[in-house]
Amino acid sequence: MEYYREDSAILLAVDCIIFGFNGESLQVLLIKRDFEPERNKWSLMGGFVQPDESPELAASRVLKKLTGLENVYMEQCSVFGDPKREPNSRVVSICYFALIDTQKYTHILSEEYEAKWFPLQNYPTLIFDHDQMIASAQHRLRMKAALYPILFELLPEKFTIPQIAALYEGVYNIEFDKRNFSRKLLSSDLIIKLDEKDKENSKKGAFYFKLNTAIYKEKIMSFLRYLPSWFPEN
Amino acid sequence: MEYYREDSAILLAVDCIIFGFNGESLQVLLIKRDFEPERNKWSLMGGFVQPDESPELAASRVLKKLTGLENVYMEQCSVFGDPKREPNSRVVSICYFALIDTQKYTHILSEEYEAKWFPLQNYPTLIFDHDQMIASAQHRLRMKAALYPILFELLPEKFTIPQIAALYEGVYNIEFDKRNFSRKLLSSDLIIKLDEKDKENSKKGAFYFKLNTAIYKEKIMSFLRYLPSWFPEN
DNA sequence: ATAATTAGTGTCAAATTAACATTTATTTTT
DNA sequence: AAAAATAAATGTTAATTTGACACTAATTAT
Repeated sequence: MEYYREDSAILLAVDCIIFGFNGESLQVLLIKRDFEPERNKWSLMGGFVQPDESPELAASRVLKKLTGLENVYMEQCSVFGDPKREPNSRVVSICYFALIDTQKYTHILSEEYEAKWFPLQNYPTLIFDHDQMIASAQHRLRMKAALYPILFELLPEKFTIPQIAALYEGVYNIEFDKRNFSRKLLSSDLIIKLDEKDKENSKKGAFYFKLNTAIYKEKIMSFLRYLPSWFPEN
Repeated sequence: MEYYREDSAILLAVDCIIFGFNGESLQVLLIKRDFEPERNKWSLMGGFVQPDESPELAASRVLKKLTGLENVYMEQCSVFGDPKREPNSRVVSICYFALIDTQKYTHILSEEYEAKWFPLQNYPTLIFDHDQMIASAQHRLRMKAALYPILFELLPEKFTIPQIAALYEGVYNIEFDKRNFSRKLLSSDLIIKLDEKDKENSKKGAFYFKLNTAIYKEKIMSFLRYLPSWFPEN
């Protein structure tokens, strides 16, 4: 096979950027490596793509191994493949970001690893190019969340409007007028009001809402400035 | 090195989805393969990532080999890695989309390949999963172009407003009111009017414009429905 | 000179946004 | 038990943007 001549082997890995939201700030789940190289330093959770599995499957496997969770929102983001990115071998890593509802994350299975949530604003120095991976995933998350309502993946089934507001503020690192935010959100029909109230976080209590999944599906939330705002039609 | 045990080799490739705009419709550049497997079928231009090069470099190299162009707008998009995506070996391919100004593409170097532009609406069946690659790149292009003014990369230095309008219409496959489009575009300060007119395409002639590169840089063009429209500040 | 063609500007009502004020439900304090 | 404190939720309004439509302008072909 002429075609495949002289092409040398490259190891292929996946790394997972696991985002969570604790009600205050956006968090990222990191592990302390218990193996060489770079033992005892913080890093993303990763693993090698096996001969019989797709990169997506590898990423899900890695995520499950760490968190015990399946059917999590995951999305491929950038590939890091600089020949010198790892000192001892040529590893090309495909990054995935996962959005998880931290209430479902119980840290049972991960006794095996030393895993810890860190705020995205302030996490330790990571091995190799993992910092860049997080930065790139964060950029991707912002971009995607500007067009699609994926941030709801970070919230539990029932959530309050102040919670969503705090989440958006955390992701984009800005503050905005909660009154206008609330009005926009409600007018989208994306969320459905429940009778129950969350009394944990305030005296008055905030009504719980749930997602309107019919509208949620692939709904684009923002529109190109140069496109009419009716695009795309739902 | 315990760490890297039992991880088997996977071939790593890149494939380029090369977009161009001919003034009417969005086009994609395909080649007729002159090698096995799948000789004489249409496909994307691709190549293997070499031991000493990054995937980005591989993609640029492949693009240059086909088009002779360098310093082209290129962006990583999705990775295709299904174990069975190629019949004879395990190849994981990283896709890149390139936006090229077709006026710069002269097809000199590519005598070596049989390359041809096809409209994105109607191109031949491609080998392997290359159709999916194009679909995915198109989706990515739409998403990115909804937030950033990257479509200007497809136009020559000087362009007219009717050209930009046709381009946006081609990318999103819709028609819209040219008067409102023009008003929005002009109010953005993204383009600067020149004295010269393009007389090729109409009797009256349309004024040429050039990009305002200062404003172009990373300008976000659309805003999250749930974010105030002043975000992000430039 | 006139028609044809497409570029470019103009109008205006309706919808949306940004900025700001008030009311409501509940708990804590006095 | 009344008052203060807290945070949620709803309300107000002027300014801006949008969408839909009409018109004028520049040029070429007839």
